[in-house]
Amino acid sequence: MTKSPPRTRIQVRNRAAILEAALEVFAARGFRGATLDRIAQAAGLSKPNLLYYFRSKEALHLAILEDLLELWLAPLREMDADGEPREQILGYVRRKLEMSRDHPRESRLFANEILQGAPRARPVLEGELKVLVDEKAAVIAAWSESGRIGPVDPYHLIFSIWALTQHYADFEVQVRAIMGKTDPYPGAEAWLDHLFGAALGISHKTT
Amino acid sequence: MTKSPPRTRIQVRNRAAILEAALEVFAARGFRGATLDRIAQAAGLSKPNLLYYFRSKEALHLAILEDLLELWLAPLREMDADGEPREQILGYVRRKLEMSRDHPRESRLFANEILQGAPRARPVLEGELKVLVDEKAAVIAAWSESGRIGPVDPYHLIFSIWALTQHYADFEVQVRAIMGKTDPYPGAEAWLDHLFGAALGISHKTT
DNA sequence: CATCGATTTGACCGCCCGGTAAAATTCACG
DNA sequence: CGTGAATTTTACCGGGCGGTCAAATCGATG
Repeated sequence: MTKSPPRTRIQVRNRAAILEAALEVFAARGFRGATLDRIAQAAGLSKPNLLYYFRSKEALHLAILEDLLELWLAPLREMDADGEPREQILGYVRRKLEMSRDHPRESRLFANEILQGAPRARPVLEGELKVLVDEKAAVIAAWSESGRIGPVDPYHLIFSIWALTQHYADFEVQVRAIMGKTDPYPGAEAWLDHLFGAALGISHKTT
Repeated sequence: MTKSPPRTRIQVRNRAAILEAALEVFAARGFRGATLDRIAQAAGLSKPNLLYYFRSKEALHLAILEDLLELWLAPLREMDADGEPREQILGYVRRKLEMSRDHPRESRLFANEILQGAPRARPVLEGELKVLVDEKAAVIAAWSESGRIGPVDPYHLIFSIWALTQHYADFEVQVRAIMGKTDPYPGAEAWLDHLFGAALGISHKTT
């Protein structure tokens, strides 16, 4: 699974530059819309030079997916079964929203991949992602059954968090078209806090 | 704005077949990923024949966007300022979820377009969509200020509804990867009802 | 500074794509 | 059933794409 580590410092530098450039281009244009020429140019290399580091467009895309997976799953991973339930869930919401704000390209890369039917990421979805979600859903279900939070459907709760937070990254142009230049994230954070707080049966500020 | 109506019945039939095929292909592969050959084949025509009806790929895509716009906005349009606020908002949620269930291709078509930065749809977003959203946000804000629903941010409320309902269509493969063969929609409807009901300050069933 | 592997380049290939042109065919109508 | 317009087909073009290859260049090591 783990790659044989690139030895030379040139390899380290160029691989990093390529992955960064590929993230930019794949996120903005999707797999089919991205071209190796464009990625190579963004990385400051020629196309054959890029192919010296990654054997094909597909291999490059797979490398990115693997490279980003842990970053992507981290916010959910951090949810602690031994923590205070409401705090843990709202903390997850907050971290995931920060992920959209600070890593919108990564969000759009995954969004593109999944929208197209996840032709390359499906194994990851059905494997690592499903395992993690099943585990955390069980945690949430236990919290719910013990009455520490209200009755919730853990899977749909998790989908909700994904949908809401990623929306601000994936559909940013639409949000901006409607909100103008206003930064949506402060309002989004307050709203998501309110929304999930209420849904979990919280006692929150009422006007 | 309105098209000069295609006169002959052949035109009517073929234009419809092309739009249907193009919806299928654009939704599944995005604008760049779609090819005229594939669309033509799905419509049962040759590529030059398709180009006899639509002057270019771009023109075809624009025609679809225009064709689908009213369908797409209808659920929000139906929200009635004179209705009972909670009922109106939850009704909107329900209609929008039904839209995802019954028209997932349309949802993915728009998702693709917006993800890529809405190069063709931006005028619509900043025009017709923004006007409609501003109008309905004002209605919701009035409801909120009059105390008929709890304090909400109308824009983020609307974004939430879009994000949550469209998620089930746009990221269907991911939902299925995690939920397996279970139909997600019944659970989604119950959950969204609970979620928004709670956020609006509803008195709902508690176990 | 010589050597040999690592890296980079330029030239190229076959394929597919969006689009065009013009001939061929089909269709509606008198 | 003939005729002119509407429709469809065949052949094609220029460009861009992913990918290959062999030659050139670079760079670490002794």
